[in-house]
Amino acid sequence: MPAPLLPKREVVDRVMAVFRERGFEGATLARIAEATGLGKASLYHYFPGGKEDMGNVVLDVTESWMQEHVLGPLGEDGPPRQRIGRMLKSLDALYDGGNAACLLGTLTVGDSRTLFRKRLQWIFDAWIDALAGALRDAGSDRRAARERAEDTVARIEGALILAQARSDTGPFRRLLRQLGDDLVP
Amino acid sequence: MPAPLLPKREVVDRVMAVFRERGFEGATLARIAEATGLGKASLYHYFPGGKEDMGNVVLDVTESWMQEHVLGPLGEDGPPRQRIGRMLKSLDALYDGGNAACLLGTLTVGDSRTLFRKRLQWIFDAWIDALAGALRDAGSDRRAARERAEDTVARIEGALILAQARSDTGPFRRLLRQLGDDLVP
DNA sequence: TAGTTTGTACCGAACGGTCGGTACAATACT
DNA sequence: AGTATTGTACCGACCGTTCGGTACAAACTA
Repeated sequence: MPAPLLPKREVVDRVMAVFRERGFEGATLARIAEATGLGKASLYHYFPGGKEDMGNVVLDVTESWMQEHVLGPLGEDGPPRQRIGRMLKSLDALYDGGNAACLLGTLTVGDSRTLFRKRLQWIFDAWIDALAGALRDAGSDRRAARERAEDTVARIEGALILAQARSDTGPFRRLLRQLGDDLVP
Repeated sequence: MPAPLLPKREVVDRVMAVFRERGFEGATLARIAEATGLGKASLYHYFPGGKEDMGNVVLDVTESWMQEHVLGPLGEDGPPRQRIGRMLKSLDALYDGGNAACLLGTLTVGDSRTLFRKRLQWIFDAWIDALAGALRDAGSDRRAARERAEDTVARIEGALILAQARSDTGPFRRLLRQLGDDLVP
């Protein structure tokens, strides 16, 4: 059997890139085919369930990325400040310093919101829960920790929206820089 | 000339509602026709330039809404606290307490971002500028005022994304409630 | 070891359907 | 009557998807 031109992981990454910059509905198979170098028909080998399948696989990758770079570090033992710092550094890389859109954000607009509702909710909830846990370890009471966690995730998502809309990554980069001190003084 | 079944203003509102909840690409002419109760031909009577025209008219309405409820109040004389409070109250109504998505946010994902890039940028910039002005009047120095304005807009947009993704308007409502005190203590 | 089979990777072409958009005759109002 | 408004039929382009294959390397057979 022939070796694939691209390992599946690479194909998934390219599909994800298209979703992130065009949204789910804007990511047509023609564009995905172009981005991956595969024919439209070949995409059905990698993703037998079609476009929805692509969305789910991309969300799989996102979930495990979150597990490794966000939920994991936040849940460890050790100084909360350092755990949060690790999360922030990973987010900076993931979003390319604010140049890349958030996949979760793009999926929450349009029909894809209803299509992936459960999974989006789960990922955001897990993120907020983990962050709230670290803030509680840093001394916040339960309620304040949760509120600050929600607010922090909102600020990050909003800064990414703003970066896209205004072609200005400044607010996002500043936010990541300040968040360490802000959250755990 | 016969009175139109719906005044144009009402048609525009309904088109805007579809854009807000389905995104620009997800807002198909069929759905817009259904939402307005008009046939496709009639839509081209109201919007001779087609879908892009609809987007621009909806952005016209958004701009004048911003002028009346955000830029105007923020630019007035009077206590900054009160000016900001007025903006927050209007935003709460516009976004239906967090239940409705942000039009600007949905337009920044997908092809509509490039299509309306200039106008989106202008609206966000104007919003941030006006808010920074009020914060300066409240005593912040130039730099801090601008940074807090950017962060505030990001928090609002992010809270709306979160509300959509998690079906939870809590963080948005709390944000609006707290923002008055946070910004002008 | 030569030949056959099998299974994966891939693709061109075409499917039915829907997209945004147009032409035009009928309708409804002044 | 004359004109603003609208329903219907239609268009080409593109949508996501499927079909019928080809290329090729590993596995199996003789």
